Amino acid sequence: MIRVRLYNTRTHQVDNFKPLAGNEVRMYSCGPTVYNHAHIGNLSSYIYADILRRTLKSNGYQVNHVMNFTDVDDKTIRDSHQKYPNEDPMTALAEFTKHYEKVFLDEMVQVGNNIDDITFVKATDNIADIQKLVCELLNQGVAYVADDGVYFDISKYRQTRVYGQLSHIDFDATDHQRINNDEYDKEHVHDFAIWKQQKDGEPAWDFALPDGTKMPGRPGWHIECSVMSVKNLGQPFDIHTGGIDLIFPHHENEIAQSTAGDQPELYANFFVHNEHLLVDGQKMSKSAHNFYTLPDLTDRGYDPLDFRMLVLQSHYRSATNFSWASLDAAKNRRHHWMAVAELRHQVSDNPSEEQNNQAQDLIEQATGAMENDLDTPNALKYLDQAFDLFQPDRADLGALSHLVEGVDQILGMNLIGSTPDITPDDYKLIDQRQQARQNKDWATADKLRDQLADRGITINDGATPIWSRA
RNA sequence: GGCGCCUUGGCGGAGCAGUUACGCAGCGGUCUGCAAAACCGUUUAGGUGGGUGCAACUCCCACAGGUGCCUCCA
Repeated sequence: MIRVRLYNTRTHQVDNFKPLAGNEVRMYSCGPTVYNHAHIGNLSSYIYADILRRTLKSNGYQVNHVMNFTDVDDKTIRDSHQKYPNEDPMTALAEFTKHYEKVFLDEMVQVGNNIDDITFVKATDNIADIQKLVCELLNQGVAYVADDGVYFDISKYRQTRVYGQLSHIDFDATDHQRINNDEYDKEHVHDFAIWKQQKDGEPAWDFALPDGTKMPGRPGWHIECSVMSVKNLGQPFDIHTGGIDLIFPHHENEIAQSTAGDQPELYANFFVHNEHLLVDGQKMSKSAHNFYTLPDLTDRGYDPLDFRMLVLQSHYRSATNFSWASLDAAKNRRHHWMAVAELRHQVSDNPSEEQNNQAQDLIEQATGAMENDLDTPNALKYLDQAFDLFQPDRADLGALSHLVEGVDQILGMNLIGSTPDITPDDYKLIDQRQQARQNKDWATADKLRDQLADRGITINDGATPIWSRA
């Protein structure tokens, strides 16, 4: 049953997906560095990872999804010291990152990602295993000790393996001028730190090199992911996800670390990378100060799920420009879906085999679109059509419920959660307003309409009034 | 300098060599005490120049513009 097709950065084409072993899909996503709010570009990456997992699950696979927190690096150290200048560095780091882990998980939930289906792991919980791999790489001669740390030796690695498989980097043609090498004590420009020796005031873990030399310090960035993915998923595993910017050097380096020496040749079978969310046509980045966070959006009255809709409106492999106008479009589309979903609380059932079949058909087409390299724009099209089937006077409520559940399952739009029934009190106001209207007491009717609006409820007058939150 | 990607209507955004994408906005209408919503209908496309096809938005080439990675980065 091979139905899922995915663009694989390893092969540079859309491939049929099949788990390496049995029915289980082992998937690793590069998670956030927890030193601040994620920006909405970061979040979009995790939304795509979430719908990939949903698609695999709805296709009948069991998915073991692991995501890491990078909770020790230059920025977390710098900012934790700033926040807790009087704490010892290790305590400051732990306190500081704990806070932003919580912020991150909270925002993940807000944008509709199912964190219960993800196993989260932290770099600082895996120091011993990281040190073990550092030692193995040293013992096998593909790493070397320098004054400020341990480095991976790419030229050694290249004697037996290919470096740069994903990015198809022409190693020898790369312009070395661009890289200022003075700062580090590495032998070749592409070599990268796998262990960084402690500097003054930095948190550090004890570490003895294979020859017994003490080198307290902390792990390099790339090696965390190598260790945490393989430790939790085995090697090779099925899918590695991340933003397109991680292809080089992060993922190339992960591959190198995990396939060096006598390790297996294959690290991860599929690499799935998402394109960036842009602002004014340019990459959103913290250094360029052109990013938005989720609170920036909610402060303006948008629901985090409006943002999810915006993300889903474009394919994960095309760069999307973020703008308030397109967020409005996404919001309106979502509100339309909500208004239809809300019919299930307030109209009488009109069983219809035809409607049932049509809805089922469209749900299957949407699922099919998702299985075709996560074609969310087309999936949304089919779901739009499905919602258009239902009108107040002709709604098969079973079919409608099925659709609403399907949307939540496939896209994680949390339609059920965001469209509960209104309260008996609300209904009473609606009845009173109907009464007033029948008496042509427009002043009272309008006042009641305002009261309902204050509760976030809009009344659509027709033969029978239909309420909605849109 | 090296390796890539993109260019569709007012905005966002797909597929496809010949038949309506879709959403949002706009416009017209139905409904309505009014408003909104909902519903029905509808206008605006495919960077430029070549080429191959009976036929190109869709394939090929060139050019222009934009943009990403090559350094931490989703």
